[in-house]
Amino acid sequence: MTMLKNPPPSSESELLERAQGLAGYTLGELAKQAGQTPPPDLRRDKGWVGQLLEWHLGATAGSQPVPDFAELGIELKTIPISHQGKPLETTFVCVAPLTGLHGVRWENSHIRYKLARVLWIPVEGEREIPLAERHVGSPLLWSPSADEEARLRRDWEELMDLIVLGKVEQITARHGEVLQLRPKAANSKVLTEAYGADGQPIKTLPRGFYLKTQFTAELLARHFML
DNA sequence: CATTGATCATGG
DNA sequence: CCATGATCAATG
Repeated sequence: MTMLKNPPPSSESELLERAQGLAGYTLGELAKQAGQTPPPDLRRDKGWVGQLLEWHLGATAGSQPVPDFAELGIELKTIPISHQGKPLETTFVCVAPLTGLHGVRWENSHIRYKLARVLWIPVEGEREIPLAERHVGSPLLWSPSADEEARLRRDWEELMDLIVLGKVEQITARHGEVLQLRPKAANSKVLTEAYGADGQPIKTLPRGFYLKTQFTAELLARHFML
């Protein structure tokens, strides 16, 4: 990408207005504006859509462990949706800590921080639609409601309890009502350290927290209702 | 057809 | 390896 990136928005309202300005455009149009060529599909470019919208919105790019809009404390998430407006995929939130868990509580958890304020941007995601022809939808600036946070917290605490007890390898994606713990790695050979059943260090797959589609569907639906 | 385990690219 | 951005694709 040789063109200059857009400047970061200086306020929440500016970010939201800029995001609303992207609604209705196709990814092909937005790619052209960014001086990019859309890949034929996302098989080898899974993060392409997210990075394209980051460029348009002036996100603080890079792989830093900070929100996309650090000054505003806002995280950007693109979400692939069906014709009916329902999410087609779970949403990755962050890597799950598997060691050094002393003193880690929901209140000071990385995941709570990441989900405190999220700019959701729905994008048509069905594979029948060529990537360049997929439309960007209306953005939603979201913070968890009291009920949503309570559900997230319950799942997080259940999962973290299992991790602390050395049962990480017994956790499946079925645990949790709204939050899942699943592998998050380049491949199944990547290993990281975790607690074993006897408190002994073991090597296991890195895991990430993901929001289930039913949960994100509710967020979007709540938005459509308003 | 939703779910779940596996995987792809990039930068530090 | 870990963080960022996620989707793929086999399976129940």
